[in-house]
Amino acid sequence: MTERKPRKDAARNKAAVFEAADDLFAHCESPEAVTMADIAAAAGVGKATLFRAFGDRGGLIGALVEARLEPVREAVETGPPPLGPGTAPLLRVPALLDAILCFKYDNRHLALALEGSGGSSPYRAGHYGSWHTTLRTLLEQIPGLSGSESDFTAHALLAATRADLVEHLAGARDTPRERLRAELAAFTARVLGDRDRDREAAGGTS
Amino acid sequence: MTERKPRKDAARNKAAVFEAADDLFAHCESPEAVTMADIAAAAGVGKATLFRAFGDRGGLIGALVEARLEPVREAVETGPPPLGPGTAPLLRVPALLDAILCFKYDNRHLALALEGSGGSSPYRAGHYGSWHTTLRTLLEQIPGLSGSESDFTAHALLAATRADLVEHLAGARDTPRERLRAELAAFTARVLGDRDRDREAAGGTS
DNA sequence: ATCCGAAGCGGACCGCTGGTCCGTATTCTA
DNA sequence: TAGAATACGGACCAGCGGTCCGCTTCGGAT
Repeated sequence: MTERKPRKDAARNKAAVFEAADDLFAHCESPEAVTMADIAAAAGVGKATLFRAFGDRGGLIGALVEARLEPVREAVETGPPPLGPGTAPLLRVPALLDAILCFKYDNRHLALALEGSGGSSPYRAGHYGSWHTTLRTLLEQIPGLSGSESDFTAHALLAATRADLVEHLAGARDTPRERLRAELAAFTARVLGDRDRDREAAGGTS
Repeated sequence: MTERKPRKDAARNKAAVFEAADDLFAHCESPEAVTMADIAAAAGVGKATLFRAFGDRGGLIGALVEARLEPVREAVETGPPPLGPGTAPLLRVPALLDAILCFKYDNRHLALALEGSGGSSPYRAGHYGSWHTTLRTLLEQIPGLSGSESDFTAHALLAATRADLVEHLAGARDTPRERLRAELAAFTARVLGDRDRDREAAGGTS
């Protein structure tokens, strides 16, 4: 219950590790190429400090992602529309997916490192369950989607924002950010059964 | 051009390795828990034989998956409708996705091992590009989907059949095979803009 | 049947990784 | 300022993917 306040140096080291890891993942070729020893050296701490603070490699990456993800989560939980609560599901679902996509695009290195961290599937990572629940709940409020469908639909929509897919499109194939967003938005609209969009797509050739 | 015929023992060993690997991946907890040494021992061969025959771990898993995948590929390339060519895209796309889903469901262990093999993203695996091209080509023939959309749509649809998602639903959450198929089919129908399905889903609550 | 070159074999071996241990240095409390 | 609790760090370990090289086995030619 009584939380011991962490020592100063511990906090400072933790921050240094975060910064060093973020930097290394951002500049190195593959996430696998960044070793724990590298991070420790870059942060100017001993290797054991990493493991004491974060448990294991997955824990470190997870904590890092969680930290960078917090603004997004907050914007979703207590923010203005269309991301925040109180928005019509038909508007909020696309907004949510767009936010996730943008995060994964802007933090590709981290998201990629997380999803590829060891053998544990990304579906057991804490935040995935959270996104899924939020999304499923929203989908259930949309008429025309049966309840049992919304669970799978939420998974499928989230799968369209998988980090390695984003990396494949953005990194290897140079798809611009805005275009990716537009395509995900169009896809989402299709799934949600947006008739206007159908008509527009059938009409314009652009 | 002139292919040297492989020696008998080489062929036999290769087959033994396939069988042993398949078995190990099927019965072990996580794909990462199966080491090359394990496979070699189970097949009754030396470790070097594995690497000589398949290059590296990824090569072995890739070859294994490719072998198991061949019937499916053949059914798609030269088979009867609705999977084979000459089927209306609106019918063939769901059939294709269903076939992929079934394969990944029935060979979860292998598909999981492949997608999680090392750091190389599954998007560089040979067959992914093949599926994607087929799917995109089909989507382009469906009116109401602009050409630029079909590329991303193909990716997104394939993402709904990712091995770890299938494993999450089928393995951890015990979703039955037929139900998964039905859900993917419903999702696909939505993406393809099936109006009948929309109406049905809006009407019935089941 | 025999012989011989070559293709194949296997297990000892290597480099490197994630992860641990324990003597030492630092920080908080009184 | 003294003492105990906490954190540090680099040497250390086990296990992995992958390689090497002396030996075995195959198969075509005689």
